[in-house]
Amino acid sequence: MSGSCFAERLGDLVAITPAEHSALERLEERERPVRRGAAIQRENDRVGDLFILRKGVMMSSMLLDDGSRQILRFLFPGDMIGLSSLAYREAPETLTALSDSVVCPFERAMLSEVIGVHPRLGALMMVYGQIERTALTDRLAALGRTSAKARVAAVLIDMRNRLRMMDKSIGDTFTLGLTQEEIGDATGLTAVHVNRMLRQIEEEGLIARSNGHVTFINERALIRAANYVDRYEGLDLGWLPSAR
Amino acid sequence: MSGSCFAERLGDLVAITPAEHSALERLEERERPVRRGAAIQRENDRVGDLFILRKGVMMSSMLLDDGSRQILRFLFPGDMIGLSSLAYREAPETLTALSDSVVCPFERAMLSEVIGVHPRLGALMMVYGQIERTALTDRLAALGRTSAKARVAAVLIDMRNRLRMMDKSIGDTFTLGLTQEEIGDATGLTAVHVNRMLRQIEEEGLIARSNGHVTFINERALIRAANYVDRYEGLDLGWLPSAR
DNA sequence: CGTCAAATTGAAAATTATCAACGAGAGTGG
DNA sequence: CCACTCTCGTTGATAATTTTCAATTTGACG
Repeated sequence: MSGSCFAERLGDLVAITPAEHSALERLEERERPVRRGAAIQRENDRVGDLFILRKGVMMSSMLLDDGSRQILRFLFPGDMIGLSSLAYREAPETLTALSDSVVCPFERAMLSEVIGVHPRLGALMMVYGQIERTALTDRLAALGRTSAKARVAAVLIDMRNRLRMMDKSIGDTFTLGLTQEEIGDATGLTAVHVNRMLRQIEEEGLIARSNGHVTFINERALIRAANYVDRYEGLDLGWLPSAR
Repeated sequence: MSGSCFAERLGDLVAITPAEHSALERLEERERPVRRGAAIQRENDRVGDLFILRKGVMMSSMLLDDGSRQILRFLFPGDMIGLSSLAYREAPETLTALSDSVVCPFERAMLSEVIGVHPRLGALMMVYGQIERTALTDRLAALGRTSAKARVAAVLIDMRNRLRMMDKSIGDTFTLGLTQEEIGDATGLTAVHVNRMLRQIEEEGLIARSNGHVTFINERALIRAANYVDRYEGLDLGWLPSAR
């Protein structure tokens, strides 16, 4: 074993030196499989390791006390997850596998070791944190100010784009891998209404569906309907100190 | 001038060495007043400096293309703001003063300098970032899964708690400093509905209102109505390397 | 074939938005 | 000091969106 998912992710942002790369590899020395449906961290449990997701799709969610669930974020290979362990004694969020997955657990102290030796990686992780933050604020604005249809469309686009990042062969057709209830928990809607919105989006000719697969028929219109902003253009990391 | 708002904030989390403290002070060497209503960063404008808010209350918001606005976060003294400049060429969010304020602008490169000399501060800023992130996810869950009344109540509680952090003399009565339209933009509601929810919360005996002041009459019930979770208990930074 | 989760549909109810109007208070210029 | 204007808060009536409830239907799988 030699690669580092997380280093690859950061490497998409800026050039990584071999020394930095091998420091990041230390975060992925251990591997742990997670079966579909299983949780590696549960809300209110004492926090433990952080993780790097190596394989599969997972989600981060919170339960409200009326029993409803809010999905905060879908997680893909190369994501560093469970970072809330850095600040809290008990986890504020649950981390669950949506498909059979593999995570690499590592201790919190390992992170400060890495930053201690390679401060530039600390700065880079702050950048990574801001990208994550902006994804959250986009979702916040979507929940607060866009229609049910737009929110459902946004989930479709976001899922396709992120799946494509890990598998370049994905084009306009992909496997969503979410139940309508899960889409509802991500968008703040009921499963019933998600169903109606999907149907409406389909009837308008923006997508086609067949047994779990979604095909974008009119991507431009879908993006418009979703109010979608692509944050992956427009990155600028020129201020980072150059690699040494 | 000698203090550092941001160092004070971090100092609430963990002990800061004098050397670290003076490094943080460099981030607050310049001061700039901002009048109520003025913006120090506008969505889609080329990003510039980062800021530390020294005085006043500000907000971070996004505009949607139908003209509606989502307030992402209220900002208080000691907050480091505009961090999205670390990752993007154009700002994803607007930063506006809600009251006459004072900010300390500093360059992005300054941040990597500080982290380079004091890696432990880099780790500490990641912790700070996770606290911010959790505040956002709590709001996300509130928008997605709680009633209008709960969301309005949550704004009241959050505002009171954060105002009290900068002014210990604040008890159950405080000046909200927000219009009902602003509360609506924060909660994803219309100003009209915010008005009705405030009235309802008042009629139920949870709060009292008089010209801009709010008084908590039954805080326990208000917290229950809001689904409020206090994240300031439960912090744990034991994993950080000790100060040297 | 039987079972179970997930998807689908219709009808009714609840929540929230929209529209339209009015009132109170703060500042402004004459 | 007095209109005048403007923003903000308030209220009622109505409309739109979304949820809830209650069945079915479909598809995967043992």
